[in-house]
Amino acid sequence: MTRPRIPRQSDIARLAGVSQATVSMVLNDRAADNRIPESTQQRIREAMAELGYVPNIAAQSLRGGRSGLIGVHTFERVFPTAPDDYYREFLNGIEEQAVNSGLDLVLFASTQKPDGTRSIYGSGSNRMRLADGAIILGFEKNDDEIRRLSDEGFPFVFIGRREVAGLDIPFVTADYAAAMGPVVQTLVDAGHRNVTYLAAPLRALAQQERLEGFEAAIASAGQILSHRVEVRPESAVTADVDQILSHRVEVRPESAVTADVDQILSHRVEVRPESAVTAEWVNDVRRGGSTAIVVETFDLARALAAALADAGLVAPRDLSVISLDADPSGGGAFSHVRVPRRAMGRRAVELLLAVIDGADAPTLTEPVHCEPPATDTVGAPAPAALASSA
Amino acid sequence: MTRPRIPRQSDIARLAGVSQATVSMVLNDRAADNRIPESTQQRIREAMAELGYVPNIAAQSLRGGRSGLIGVHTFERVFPTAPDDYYREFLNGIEEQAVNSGLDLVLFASTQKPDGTRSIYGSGSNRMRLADGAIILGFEKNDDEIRRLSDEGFPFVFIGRREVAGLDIPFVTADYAAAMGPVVQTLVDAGHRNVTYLAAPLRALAQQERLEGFEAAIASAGQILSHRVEVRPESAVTADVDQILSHRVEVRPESAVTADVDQILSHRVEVRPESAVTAEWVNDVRRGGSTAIVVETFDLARALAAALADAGLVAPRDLSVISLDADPSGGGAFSHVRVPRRAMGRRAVELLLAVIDGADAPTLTEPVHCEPPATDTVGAPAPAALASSA
DNA sequence: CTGAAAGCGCTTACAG
DNA sequence: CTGAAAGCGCTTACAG
Repeated sequence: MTRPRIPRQSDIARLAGVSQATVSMVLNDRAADNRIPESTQQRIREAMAELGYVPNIAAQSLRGGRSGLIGVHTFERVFPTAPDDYYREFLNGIEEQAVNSGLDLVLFASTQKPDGTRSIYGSGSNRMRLADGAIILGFEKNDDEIRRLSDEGFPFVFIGRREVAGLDIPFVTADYAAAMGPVVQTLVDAGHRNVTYLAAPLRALAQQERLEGFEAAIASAGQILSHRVEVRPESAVTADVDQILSHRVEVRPESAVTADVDQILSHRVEVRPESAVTAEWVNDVRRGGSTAIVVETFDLARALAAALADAGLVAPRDLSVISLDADPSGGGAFSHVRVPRRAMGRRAVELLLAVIDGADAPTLTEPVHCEPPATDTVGAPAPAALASSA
Repeated sequence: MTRPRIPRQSDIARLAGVSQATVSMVLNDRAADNRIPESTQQRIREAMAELGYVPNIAAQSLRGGRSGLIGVHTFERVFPTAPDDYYREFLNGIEEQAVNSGLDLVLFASTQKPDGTRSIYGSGSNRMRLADGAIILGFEKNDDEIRRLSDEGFPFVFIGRREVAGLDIPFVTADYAAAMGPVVQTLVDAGHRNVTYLAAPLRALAQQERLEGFEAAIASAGQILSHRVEVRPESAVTADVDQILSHRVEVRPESAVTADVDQILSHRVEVRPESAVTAEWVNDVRRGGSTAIVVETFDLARALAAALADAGLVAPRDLSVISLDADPSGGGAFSHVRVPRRAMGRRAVELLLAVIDGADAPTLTEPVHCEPPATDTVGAPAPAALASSA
């Protein structure tokens, strides 16, 4: 089967008896500007239909500059292997907004290096420039690459707060700090005065925001509250993260613990292994006087749910729990704050489009609102946790 | 911040003191053919690195070269909203192989029309031509668009068997028919003689293959087996699907049912509403003499698991069950055949690459092997199902 | 009102 | 061994 040649503007022009440029005008609705008579336009449109004309995108974007392609770059796989992937909802939102804006998405798979990590310049050249701009996701720190990208003037935005010294990086983030207000208020209103904050190892600035927001909320709640901060490290912790971590440890030193109970605010940072969210740990928390747990991530929440079950405890009867993130599976055992990932994905596309159009990016960075938690697993403080579960 | 101009080949040429054409040669590994001395090549490569040169894809593909872009087109959303999405594993495989081949992926979101459906030509132009070729996924029948794509000579492959009259469409499929052998053998070996095949509404040719493979396997098992085929329609059933359905009904008419039990092979097609996989239905199946159920899809399997629980039944104690598809969540209540979606995704990229290179596509179409089921939920036939559960 | 022409950045014969 | 030139299909001033 010989491949029939694809019609181009000049074919239409010939058929309609006009010049190729005129065809282009009609096609781009510039006909009015150039006062092309309706009858001519009609003839051209008929010719287009007859020949099944379709513009050649490559030519259009070569000529016009824009490719209509938005890049998506992650420093990890784009398509999640696990069904409960963290990125999924972001990508949903990105796709949604891309559809709205008539844009296509390029997933940069070619940027993956042999060792499995992804690097923008690893292959020597920045394939990203193929797109009009890019949305970057992921925890990995790649300051050098980000800086270079920025130096090149390539438009990009981050999902998740990103800070690189000397650069104004546009990013989309959720208003984590503000979301902590209702969380704390909910607990305080229910009568809790001693709350444990169970945190994942620090990988992202958002986590710091949450924790600081939590602490600020407690302070402004003006209640006599004591809370412990549990940080659960993973083997994935990098040197950079450790710095953040030790910074936090410094701010809230272990020595502050003793005076704990009677202070208005006190903190405690514990570093424990991943498997440390156990029935025993939960019992320890209760024995320590906490009547509620605020759990940072959905996977920690899962571990906590299992630990509660193991300990024969039920929320909120024995312990109130609020998760700061919904379980992507749609289930999730606890009342939770909803991080608006979908909306963040959509916003990232909008922001990127603005950046591409030369907008002053950082002024557009406004956090997306988080929905406050339901109160299903928040109740009155359980009477003093007496027994061990052994 | 003024955006620095993006370097092009002529910039490199100037810096390296050669002509722009020479840069192009080196870039495309045509240097050897043209006996460009290594020293010159070196100089050019250094200049490219210094300027951070990246080819302009639009220009390359306008010129007729490759863009290194593989399109992915679905007639539905690409990024699944539900965590247990059917496409996910295909996409995993596609991404995996794209990485291996140093290709990037374009997700055609711009093809979505206002009504939410996606159409290649709906927006007037075939944006797909931006990519070197495309992988198409999805159930939707779009014969006209497929035909047009083919007429244009655009390279594409399908995941899932696709047949359009007069066209040789390359597709990747799993060897469903062959997979049915072990399924039937497993059941027969365990002593089952009466099996119900619970099918989803027919949307894809693969389903037909499975069912026919199942029947062929039963025939060749040479056992006295009777089985019923249950077809569960959804509201999504289209006119086309109905045709397939009624075809099947015709082949296995209701009237063949009565002589059922003593015949070597008999069939029964039942059309029932979606919610029909209930405890009551399971009991009916057992009362009807079936000691095993072969369930076609993971969502039907979920419904069946719930129905069994409702009926207070346990597999394989009361009923043996084999699912013909693994649950994407990774769980799944029953022994199942593993449809090798990941491998199919990988294969699709390989096949597409071959098609782009002008290979004779259909000869490459060889089904991917399915892993046989485990036997956890297959046991000896339960003693005659006596009581109802009411 | 319409057409001729330049040029987007590349690749590929072709001519030296 | 290297360069000049054509041309991929388009858009956009610009000149009539």
